[in-house]
Amino acid sequence: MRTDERIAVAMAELLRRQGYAATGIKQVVEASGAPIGSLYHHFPGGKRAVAEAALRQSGAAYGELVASLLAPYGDIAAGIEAAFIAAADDMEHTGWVNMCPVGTVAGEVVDVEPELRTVAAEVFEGWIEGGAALFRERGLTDDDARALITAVISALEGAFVLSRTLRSRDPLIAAGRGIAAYARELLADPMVRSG
Amino acid sequence: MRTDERIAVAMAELLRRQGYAATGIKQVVEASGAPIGSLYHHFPGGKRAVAEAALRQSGAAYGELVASLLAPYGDIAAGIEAAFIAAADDMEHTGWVNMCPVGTVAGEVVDVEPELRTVAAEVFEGWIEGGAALFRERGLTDDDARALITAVISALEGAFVLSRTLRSRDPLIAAGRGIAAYARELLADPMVRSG
DNA sequence: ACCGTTCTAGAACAATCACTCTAGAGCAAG
DNA sequence: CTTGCTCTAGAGTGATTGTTCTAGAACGGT
Repeated sequence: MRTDERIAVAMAELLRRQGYAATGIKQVVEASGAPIGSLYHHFPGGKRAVAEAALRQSGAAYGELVASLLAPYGDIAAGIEAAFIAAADDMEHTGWVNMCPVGTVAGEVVDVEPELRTVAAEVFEGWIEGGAALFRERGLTDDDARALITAVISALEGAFVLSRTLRSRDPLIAAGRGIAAYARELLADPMVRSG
Repeated sequence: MRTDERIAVAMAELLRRQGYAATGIKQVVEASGAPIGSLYHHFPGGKRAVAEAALRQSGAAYGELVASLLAPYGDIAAGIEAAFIAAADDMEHTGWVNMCPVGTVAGEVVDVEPELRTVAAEVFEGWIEGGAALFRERGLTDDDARALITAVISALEGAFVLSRTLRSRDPLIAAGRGIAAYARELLADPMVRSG
C-alpha cells in the first residue's frame, strides 16, 4: 500500500471511532507509521485534506459493501433486513465500533468545515445513486427507488449511533425491519400509500 | 434563568452545531455570558460536566417535543409521518442546523468519553420508554411498541444527518414515510411479518 | 457592623494543537 | 559521479486548549 493510502486508512479508522475534531494529526501519523513530514508532503491541505481522502475512500468501500449485501436477494425487503442484521453482527463482534466514518463526521463538521460537508454530501449522493439503480432493477419507479434507498441510509446511519451508544443490536434490527416494511409497501401497491 | 442553566443551554446550542470535541470552553463562556470562573464553580467537572447537563436538559426537551408531535394523531402512522415533516420544516427554516445535540455528540464520544456515552444512552432509553408507552396505548404489544419507537428514533437521527449534509428535506420525508409503513404493518397484521 | 458562604471575574499555566522548516535519504537519468 | 526530484524525518513554532489560581463582589444570618 502507498504511503498516502496508509495515511487515509488510518484517518478513516480514527474518524469512525472518535470523529474529526477529536482526531489529532499526531494520532494519524502514529497509527499510519508515516512521519509528519510525509503526511504534509502527500496532503499539502493538512488535516482537512487527509479527512477528505479518508471519507472518499471509505465512502466508496461502504457503497460496494452495502450493494454486495443487497444484491444476492431477489426480494428487496429480505435483502434490506439481512443487511441490517449483518451490520448488527459486525458491530457486536467488533466491540460496538461505528461502521461508518462518513456519518460520524457529517454530524459534526457541517457548520465548521464546509469542504468536508461537501465531500460527505458527494459520498451520500453516490450511495443514493447506486442504491436507486439497484432498486429500479427490482421494479420500483425512480421516485420510489430513491426514496427507499434514502430511507435505508438514514435508518442505517441513525441505528449505528443508537446501537453503538446503547451497546445493543436492537436499534439496527428494528430499523431494518422498519425499512423492510417500507419496501414491501412500495412493491405491493404504489397507489395506496400516503404522500 | 439561573447561571448554570444559561451555561447548559449555550453548550447544547454549540453541541448540536459542531459536536463535543470542536466546542471550546471559551466559546461556551462567550455564548452564555458567564465568566470562566463561574462556569467552573457551577460545574467542577469541567467541560464534560457541562456537556452532561446539556445532554440531559435537551434530551428531556426533545422527548417532550416528539411526544407532543405524535400525541394529537389517533393514527400512529399519520403521527409519525407528520413528525418527520415537522422536523424537515424546522431544519429548512433554521438553515439546516441539526435539531438534536444528543445524536451529534453520541456519534463522536463513544470511545473517547465513556461518561458521556452513558448519559447519551440514558437519554435514548428515556425516549424509548416514553415512546413505547405512547404506542402501547394505541394498541401495540410491548415488543412491537419498543421496536417501533426504536426505529423512529434511529431513522430520525440518521435523517437529521443526511438532511443537514445534503441540505435537503428528502431524507427526513423518506425516513418518515418508511417508518410510517412499519407502523401500518405492525397495526394491520402482527402475525405475517418476519422476525 | 461583622462573618461566612456563594458566586463572579479574568489573568496565568502547562499541555496540546495543526503546521512549518531544514536537513538528508533514496533513486532515476545523463 | 553528478544532478534533480521525490519523499522521509522530526525538531521547532506560535496559537489555542481545558483548567487552576487568587482576588474581590454580593448577600444572608446574627
